[in-house]
Amino acid sequence: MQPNESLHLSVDCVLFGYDDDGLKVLLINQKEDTFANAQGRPMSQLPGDLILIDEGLEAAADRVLFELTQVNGVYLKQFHAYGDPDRVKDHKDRAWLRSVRTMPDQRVITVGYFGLVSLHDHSPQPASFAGGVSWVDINEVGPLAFDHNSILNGAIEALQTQLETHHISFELLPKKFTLSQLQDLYETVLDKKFDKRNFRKNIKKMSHVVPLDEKQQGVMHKPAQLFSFNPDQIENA
Amino acid sequence: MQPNESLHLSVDCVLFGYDDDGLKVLLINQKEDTFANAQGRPMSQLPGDLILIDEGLEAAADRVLFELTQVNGVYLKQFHAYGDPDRVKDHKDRAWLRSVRTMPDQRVITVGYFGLVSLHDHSPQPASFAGGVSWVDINEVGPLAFDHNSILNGAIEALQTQLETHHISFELLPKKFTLSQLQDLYETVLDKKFDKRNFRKNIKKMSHVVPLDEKQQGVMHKPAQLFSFNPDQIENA
DNA sequence: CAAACTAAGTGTTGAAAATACACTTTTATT
DNA sequence: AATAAAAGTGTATTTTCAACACTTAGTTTG
Repeated sequence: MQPNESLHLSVDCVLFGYDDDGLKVLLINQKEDTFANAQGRPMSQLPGDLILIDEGLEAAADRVLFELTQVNGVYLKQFHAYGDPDRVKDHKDRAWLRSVRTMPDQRVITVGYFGLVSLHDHSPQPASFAGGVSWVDINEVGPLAFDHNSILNGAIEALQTQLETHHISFELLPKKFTLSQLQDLYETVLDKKFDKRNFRKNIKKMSHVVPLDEKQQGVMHKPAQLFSFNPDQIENA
Repeated sequence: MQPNESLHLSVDCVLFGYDDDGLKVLLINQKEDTFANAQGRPMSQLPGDLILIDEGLEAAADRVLFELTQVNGVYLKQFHAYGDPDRVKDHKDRAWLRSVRTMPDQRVITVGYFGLVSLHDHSPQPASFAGGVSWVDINEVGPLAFDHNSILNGAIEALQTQLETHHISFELLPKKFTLSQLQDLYETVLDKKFDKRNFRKNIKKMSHVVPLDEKQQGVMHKPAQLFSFNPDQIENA
């Protein structure tokens, strides 16, 4: 029973964003000049960093996401811890680690958090030391640093499960939305089609989806009725 | 972005066991004489310990469970990480920690694993340095050390979800079982009643539950047909 | 201002799944 | 032979799910 000296813990955040164009994930790019004298190439990765010594896990996730992307006030939910001893030891990741960590060879266990936002409500900005921040379509994510591809897959599964069981879609749409937008969201996240009439029947059973006295404007077809979640919090024209 | 020096990581195992008498959880007792010169009192806790520096999380869970209870070969599934900075700082837990840890004041984050066994298939034995090991009825668990009561609750929820979605009951019964035993297991774990005929109809749909050419013996009523899971692996009289 | 375009919106029917419910059978015991 | 105790079994009803096509409201174009 020896102490595990010098073992590190991080959080990684998988932030999903949705707009008419599909489901995106927020990635950061490792800074180019970090690699000036190294043999590595900059890669994309999930926003994540070590936790502070007296900080809770949720607090760390909130802080790290904010520090790296300026995104704030998002509800993040833990979904899995990743602890393969070699998860940060891959050759491709060493150069970058050496540049940003005081102890680049230490083992790092990470706890994954995922969150949901409407793309319109947040404008991520890179941290000063980061190379860039971008929303990447979920189907166009290339190879990521470390084991971040499998973390991302774990997050997608968690998102799908939660959408089906807890109907957490309200984080992913603007305050006022049409039922077609809601259906499109479900179809995108769960990757399957729904029948329009049956879908609407089901939505009508959900008491937290309420119709507004307002219609869509500026579209060249019959304007749709607007809906919102949780009437109390929305100011109703 | 400072390194989180001297932060520790542990695993805690919630092992569920089932017999005719109900659902149990495996707890260990802190050793009495550990408290000889201290002001603490021995408490029960989940089997858990620090992970080794180059050990995977699953491997650590397997090892820790075996070292503390001699229980081996159980499939353990991760369900949640607990990282409150104060989770091991409670007064009641300090005396014990001082006695078993070289660095008793360090923060410890823990990853919870749960598993399932048939009570008949395992005979836990305490480790030399532990005070005892026992199966405790899930409804009679008293106050545990640290935050182990909330870890246990998290595990129960995970168990219920998994039983409903993945039908993992086969870990919890002897190799040959009756449908009444299976129903009782579902009722115990999910804490609700099922109709006998409807329950049996549903079981018949599950291809991994197969009838044996064998009946219950020595009961003073109509003997029940025995069933088993996964025909391939069971030698069929 | 009429015609054409576009997505919104709306009900019914049949199939499948879930629920509710009570008596007969088999063995061990006395 | 009678009794006790849990095993085992079928049907009718309700509820849920799945499939399916036309009309409506507003915008644009000629």
